[in-house]
Amino acid sequence: MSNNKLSKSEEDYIKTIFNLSEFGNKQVSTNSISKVLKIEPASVTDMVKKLSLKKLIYHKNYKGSQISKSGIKVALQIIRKHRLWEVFLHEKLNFKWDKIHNIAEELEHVSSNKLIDKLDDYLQYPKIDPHGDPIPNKLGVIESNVKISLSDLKIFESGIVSRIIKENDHFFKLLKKLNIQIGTKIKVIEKLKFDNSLEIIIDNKKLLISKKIASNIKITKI
Amino acid sequence: MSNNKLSKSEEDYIKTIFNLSEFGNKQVSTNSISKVLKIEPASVTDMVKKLSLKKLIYHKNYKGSQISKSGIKVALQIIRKHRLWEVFLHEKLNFKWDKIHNIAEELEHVSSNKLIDKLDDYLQYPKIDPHGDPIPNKLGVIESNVKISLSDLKIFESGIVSRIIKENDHFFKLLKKLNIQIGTKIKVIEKLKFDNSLEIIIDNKKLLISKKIASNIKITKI
DNA sequence: TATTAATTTTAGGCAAACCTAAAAATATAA
DNA sequence: TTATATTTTTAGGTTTGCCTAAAATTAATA
Repeated sequence: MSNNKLSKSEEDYIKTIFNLSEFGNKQVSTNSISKVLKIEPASVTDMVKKLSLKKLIYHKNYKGSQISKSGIKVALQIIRKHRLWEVFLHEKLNFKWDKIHNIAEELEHVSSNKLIDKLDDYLQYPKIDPHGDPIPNKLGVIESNVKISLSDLKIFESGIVSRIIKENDHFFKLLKKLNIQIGTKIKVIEKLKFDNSLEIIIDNKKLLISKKIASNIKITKI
Repeated sequence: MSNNKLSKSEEDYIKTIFNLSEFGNKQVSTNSISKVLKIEPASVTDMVKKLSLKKLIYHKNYKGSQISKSGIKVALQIIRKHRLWEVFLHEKLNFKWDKIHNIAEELEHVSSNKLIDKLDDYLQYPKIDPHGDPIPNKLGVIESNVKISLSDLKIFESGIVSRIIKENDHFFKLLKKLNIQIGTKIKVIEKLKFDNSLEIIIDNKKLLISKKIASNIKITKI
């Protein structure tokens, strides 16, 4: 229902508010938006009022902001663009996964829907981006049971083990020792800069596993 | 030598001034810029003064603008981006050639140089874009002897016939009749909307040839 | 609960990039 | 060459998206 094209700034705000809101359920404080976007709270208030007039969010003075249905719709399309461009940068242009975010941040504001649909087609409708985040489809729907590598989980994210890639006895024995099997719930609490090892929690016990181990375990995000 | 990143607007002005200047040789009037960009002359004056301060152009009141060395450098990089994106849109995403311009117009302002170099590599260093326009390389150098189809020449452009694609007697006879051979100078003066036929001039004589004939003749732009 | 601290908003300003209207300079035509 | 037309610039104004400083509100703590 939103008639006019949004500015780059407006899009950035909407995306940020959506990301902070946990799928639209939570109130988002002016300060938190300010911190993410590195824009002073007073300016955030201005914009939040503007977005409220456009019905993309609900805002009451001193009470924070909540994203609306149409706001979510807009946010999902921006996120879709961002993540599709990330796939392109990573898979086609061979950018390292840690270099793609900033470039995608610019590309996501290119407006043509035709472009993004053709890109989607060209990339063969990927379901997740190189960081393991799911890509909303044309309609904004995020497929929920997407499997990703445990190594692609981000800090403080959790998942259920759904598949073991490497199929050899050595690896199976190792997993048994670690108490990891299909259905096990795993939470990542740290990623070591040193060698990308993951610190994870299983049954309230912390343990450390190498990147290689983690990348051979597929999980479903929860 | 230019320290700061240019805004989208500044880039649009520089590109326009470059395009109107015939490779930096001609003075460009405020009005002509105004017409291309569809921005009022008064606003053009503002921007022209600003670009002049940044030494991207030379401007004297009431005397028009001339693009500087560094301005040309900037312009060529923008044009490089534009045309590389056009190749991508056409070749990889299968956009029709007449749909790509507007999208490339947005993409050309994405700032990462790394991005454009990787794109260039991915596209295997194309020399011309889908419209037949040459693509400057990383250093801004335009390879001069690029061969394109006669059908890709634009109105009022000229070229020298350098190759005949279709090699059969029928076609050779036709060309002989039309006085076209390797080395012949041809100028395009009209492209018919009706069936894309080209009106061309050879030896001061006007004649009409079909799109199909034209696309089987390669020329070197002059 | 009263005071202090933190958050959020209001008020007033600024720069970028546009605008209109009017003045100045240049070009064209009588 | 003078009058008229066109081009360009100046002057002043607007909108967008940001800023700082101060006021208002809400939250935390003594």
